[in-house]
Amino acid sequence: MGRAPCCDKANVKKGPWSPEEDAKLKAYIERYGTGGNWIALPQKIGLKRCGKSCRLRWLNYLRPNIKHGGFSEEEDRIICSLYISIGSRWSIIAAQLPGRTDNDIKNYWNTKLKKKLLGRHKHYNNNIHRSSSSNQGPNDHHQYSSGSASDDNQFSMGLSNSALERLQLHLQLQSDLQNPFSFYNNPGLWPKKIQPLQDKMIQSMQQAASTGNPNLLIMQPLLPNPQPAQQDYPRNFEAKGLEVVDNSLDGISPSDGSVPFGTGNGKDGDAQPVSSYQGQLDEFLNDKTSGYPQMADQVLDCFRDMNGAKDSLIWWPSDQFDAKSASPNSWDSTSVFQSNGVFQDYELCYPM
DNA sequence: AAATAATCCAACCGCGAGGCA
DNA sequence: CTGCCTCGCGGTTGGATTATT
Repeated sequence: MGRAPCCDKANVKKGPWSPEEDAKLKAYIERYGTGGNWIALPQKIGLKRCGKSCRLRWLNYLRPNIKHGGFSEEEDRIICSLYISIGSRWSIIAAQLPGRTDNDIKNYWNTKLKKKLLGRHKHYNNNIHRSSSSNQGPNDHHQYSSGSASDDNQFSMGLSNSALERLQLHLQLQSDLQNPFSFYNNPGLWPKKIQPLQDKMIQSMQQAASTGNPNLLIMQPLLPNPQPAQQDYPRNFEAKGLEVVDNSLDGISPSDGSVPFGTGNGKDGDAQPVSSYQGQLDEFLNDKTSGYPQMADQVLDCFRDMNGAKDSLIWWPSDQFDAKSASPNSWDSTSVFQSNGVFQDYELCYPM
């Protein structure tokens, strides 16, 4: 027994929107707003469309100040950084890029940015790229599904493809860290949100040192050479009292079907020690059949650094990162990563 | 020039969360 | 508390377009 459909599928039009439909929807919403009910909207307007379809069309195309294509280098950097930090939380990433929609960013990532980035480490990622593309067209699917099953299996040892991609990108960033102009080495590019946390970080380190309580320590999981607290890199840190937490790899899913990071009881907001994932990581990294010894070695180095901190490591879901409130789709005041690289309050100023 | 493959991207789908009666 | 309903999100699809052979 499935869920009840949101609309009468037989009587709704699907597929591309016509200019007339666009005009109707745009005119109505600009004049009356959505009325807080997308499902009822198409009937009011006289559109034979599903409410969800109307919502999507408005959010992705008709809404004012929407930008399409022409992603800048700065936007590329932000998307990459956030993807590595929080994974495929496209709505959160979109919230940092004014005028961009989650769908646009998702498509851009899947079709261009990912390839551009991973292409820099081609010898590591050929198979990952194939097996992980969530945006395969029909042709892509048919081509890769027939002959690459064993290749795919090499990467299905408990780590999701998304997580593997992010690990790869971490490797990339390690080399970027050597670059004095990189995002990670330039505090001026970091979110303003991070900066007020620095004091708390320092406090927590001091307190951890004075009390000997490792739970108060700030962890530095993936940097090969941990930076001083003030040079911390721009992940989504959140201060909970004196705890400073990170969600850097919360997209890694256990192979046994248990709950991934940050979703201990199915609800985001839980914090889980990373140590429960060490087994599968070891299994993956030690597997000699993977055919990717170089990658394994480098990844292992990363996680050796993590091991030292794992007992004091708390993973925090990115929802704590203003996920809901920052959604551009809510048309609320949001925090936006401006082109100068600093979080700023952002108001769409659109009357609804 | 035609056929085929690869890529792009708008739109759809299903699920989880949250509000409300 | 429960169930219904809507919203918002991320994953996926498939037609259109572009590139390659």
